[in-house]
Amino acid sequence: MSADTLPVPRKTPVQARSSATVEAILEAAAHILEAEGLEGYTTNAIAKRAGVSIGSLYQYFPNKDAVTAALVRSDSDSMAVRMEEVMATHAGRPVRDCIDALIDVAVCHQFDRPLLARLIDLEEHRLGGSLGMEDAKLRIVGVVRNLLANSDLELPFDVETVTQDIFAMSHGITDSAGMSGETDRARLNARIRHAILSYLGLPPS
Amino acid sequence: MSADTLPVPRKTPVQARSSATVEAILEAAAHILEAEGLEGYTTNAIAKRAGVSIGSLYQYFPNKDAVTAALVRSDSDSMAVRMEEVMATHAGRPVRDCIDALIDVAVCHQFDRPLLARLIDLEEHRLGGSLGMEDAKLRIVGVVRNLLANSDLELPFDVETVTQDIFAMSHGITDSAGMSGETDRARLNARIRHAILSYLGLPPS
DNA sequence: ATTAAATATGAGCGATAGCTCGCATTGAAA
DNA sequence: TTTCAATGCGAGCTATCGCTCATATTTAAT
Repeated sequence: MSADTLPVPRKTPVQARSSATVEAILEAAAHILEAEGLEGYTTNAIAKRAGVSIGSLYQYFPNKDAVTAALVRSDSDSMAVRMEEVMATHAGRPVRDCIDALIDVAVCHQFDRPLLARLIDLEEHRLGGSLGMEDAKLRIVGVVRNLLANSDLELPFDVETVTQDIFAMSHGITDSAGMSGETDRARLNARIRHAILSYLGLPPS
Repeated sequence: MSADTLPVPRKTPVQARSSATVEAILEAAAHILEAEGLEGYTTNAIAKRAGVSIGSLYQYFPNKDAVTAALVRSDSDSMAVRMEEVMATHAGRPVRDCIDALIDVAVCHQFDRPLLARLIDLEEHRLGGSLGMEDAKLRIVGVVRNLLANSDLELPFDVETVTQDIFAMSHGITDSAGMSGETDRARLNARIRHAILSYLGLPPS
């Protein structure tokens, strides 16, 4: 009932050490993807970096794509969690404040590891809809949609489109900046903020 | 004096048929990258699709990266040419008109082949500065920078940053739209137009 | 027609990737 | 302590990829 690429372990860990193994594998996968790119992203390298044998890796993941899928899922989940936290913290405050906070989360998430974010995104698309990570994505989009819908903004397009574009712009600018070696995060924040607030027709504070 | 990854053919074609071979190889490379992704992007596959033997491929390209580099270069060049043409055509007209025309070029270039554009971009970064395509990129950026500098707009940041962000936003939105199956190009155009004009502080027409 | 350079060919080599499988070790229940 | 499932191990199999090279064919100049 579940596709091979689903991040469902071949064996579900029941003891503590095996959970640690799975954690180590995902951590290693992220590190290698970031440090070596797709070129060095091999299952053997992942296992080595994780301090685990390849055999162990394949006891919990049916194939390489499953590792990647689990990585993507983990990444999306943490993003969703942080965004929901932020929205809970900022409940009742002005829209602009909420947007600022969300931008912080997004920038924080991508800026420190631009290559990782970029490659995760690529792999995410390559694996297509065969992932079980629609959850997280829907939660993330839902946060923004809620924020926009509950505001009295006059959106230039429908809520779905605006949400999508906001993420796309933010993504594009962050990628571009990260790739060209930008080191000033506050400045990057300002640029994204300007892009989004302008798009929404909000007067710059 | 030239790196291995330079799109400089190992042998420069002197007869007509060899030029055709090189053309066919680049065409095939683009097609495979688009249709199969990085997974199916192998030199053997490229040669097969081009109706050419691998031996022939390696007579004109020292290695696989050189093929990719040539592809990237060709892509950037055509983009630069079209943008310069557009600017020549629209000389003296209002800034907004020029921007509209440039957006058309960019969208046209990416929208029909989003996956190809995306992967070309990725490979471009992977190959880093070892490419001889700074030419084209500088020309493209130069067009926009000129347009902005010669206008009386009050830019939110310096010209370089604004130029970079405009491309990044356009890129991001197009990617996002293309990946989520958007088919309405006019609509995509409107979205990008809105994003850019807002960013520049130009009142929507 | 002759000849030499240009071009084309594709079997196959070396390297490496994903992945398997038989066996060793560890942990917890009895 | 015994026992067996859970977990860990890593040499090595198979497939494929980038690429070479000895050879064949085509073109253009004489």
